[in-house]
Amino acid sequence: MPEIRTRFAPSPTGLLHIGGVRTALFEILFAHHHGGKAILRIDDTDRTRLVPGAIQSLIEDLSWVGLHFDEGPSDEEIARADEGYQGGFGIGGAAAPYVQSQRLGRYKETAEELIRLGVAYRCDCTSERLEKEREEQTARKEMVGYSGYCRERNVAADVPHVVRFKIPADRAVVLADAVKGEVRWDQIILRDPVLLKSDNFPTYHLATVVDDHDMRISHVLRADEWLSTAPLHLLLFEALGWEAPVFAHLPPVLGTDGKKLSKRHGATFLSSFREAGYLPEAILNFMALIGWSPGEGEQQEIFSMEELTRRFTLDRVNNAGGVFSYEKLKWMNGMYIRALAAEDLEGRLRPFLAGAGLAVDGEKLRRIVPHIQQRLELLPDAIPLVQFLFQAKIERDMASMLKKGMDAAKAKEICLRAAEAMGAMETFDTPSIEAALRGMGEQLGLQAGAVFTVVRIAVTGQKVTPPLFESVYALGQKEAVERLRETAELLG
RNA sequence: GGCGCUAUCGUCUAAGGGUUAGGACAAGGCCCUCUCAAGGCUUAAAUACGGGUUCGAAUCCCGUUAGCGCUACCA
Repeated sequence: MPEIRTRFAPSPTGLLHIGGVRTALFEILFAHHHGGKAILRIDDTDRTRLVPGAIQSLIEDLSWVGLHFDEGPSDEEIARADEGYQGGFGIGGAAAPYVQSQRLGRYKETAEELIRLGVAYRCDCTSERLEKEREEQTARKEMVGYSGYCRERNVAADVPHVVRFKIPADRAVVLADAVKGEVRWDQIILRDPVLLKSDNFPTYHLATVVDDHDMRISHVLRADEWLSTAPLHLLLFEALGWEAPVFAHLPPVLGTDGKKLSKRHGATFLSSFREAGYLPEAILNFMALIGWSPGEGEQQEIFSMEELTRRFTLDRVNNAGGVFSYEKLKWMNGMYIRALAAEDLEGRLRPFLAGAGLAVDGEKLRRIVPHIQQRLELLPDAIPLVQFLFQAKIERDMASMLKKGMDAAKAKEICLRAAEAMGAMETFDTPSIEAALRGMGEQLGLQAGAVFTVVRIAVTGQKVTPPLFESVYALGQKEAVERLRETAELLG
């Protein structure tokens, strides 16, 4: 059996979209499930939309999220295509180059071949002429598209021109799509599409067919939106005498309004999810479940990449589009955060804490992390929970302290006594703190909860915090006593 | 307009002719509890509509409706 080879071919026109992440994920899962290879190809054929630095950010994002390809552009190729490239993400492979702007010769010669075969022709129609044609067609309520004016004109090779494919009339095309099943077109409605642009760059249609053939791609997994142009690609493979790969058109990832997920639905760039404090593992797990499911009554939701790879098959890919739910992603992110080793979580938290301007003390952080772990959905959720540890001065929510029958005099007494008890401790640890605080409640004839609330706000400033005894312990004996005394003074 | 794709709780989905239509997120309730969480238990919530085929349809077929995609020298 020939090797299973898939490819992900993003355009460097901006940041990596979360929908692209899903496509790339499926490419990798499918290839690796079958012991094959996933290839990364850079589709930079649109010179007008090219964004400098986009390749760099694309592969950086891919790498961050944990999507690793078996073949792809080398450092040299990327550097040639993207001036700002810093290096370090090159992959390489036998089918190099993997950057389409570096494969121009192949597209050009294939276009010539197509002309020789009589299925393509040169066209020198100006954009004005095309524009006028379109206007007239619209006015006559006809189908809009190129009339085929240059089909028989034998436009010379030495004038500026494009190369167009001659769409055959009355040709039925059948696609055996691995996801959609058999899709049939009784006639192809496309109107002589451009294959090679006047700047000598190919359009997607030509480039993808040439490269998928050259790179021996066995399965093309791509977004649903390509389904309409699949007949063109099939015809191209046929005309060239090449065997077409298996196509699998993936259901779209939608926003809440049922339209393709875009900016107005919220964050859509992978980098925004990274900045918002999502974990790569959670993102991958979640994206796998939009448009794919393990089936067979499976009730598990959390899957590692290994499990996904083992279980992923195309026949479990759904036909219908799926709405991207930020809520569920958040829940899943929380699940992943809770499953992290404490040291791991510490490391992931640091950039966010530093970003919030907190001067993090490693020891304090180490003490508190296990206690905030089940309180986080997103990494930055930690900031309000731990900030009291790293601030020299805290603001106290006195209004919340003096609620429910608690008055200033009583609160002051609690603070004084607590300060005394804390200060007197020989071993300052969580059980001792708890014992002291609980004992105090009894002595004063107060509910433990009432005492805790006063101490909580006195020590942390906030009414919502990690568990009290652990928080006091994490802060340290000296600072805890100081903060209790400070509060007592504040209370008159 | 044309061509194509799609249709199960609000959302992601399971059920591949026979199930009380299952699970998860979100929502509500209860338990646990030092705040907030986490966790456990629990409630509500769906086969778009109409025809067939069949002893029997969420499931197969046809139609309707609705949504989406494509219809560029963009991908």
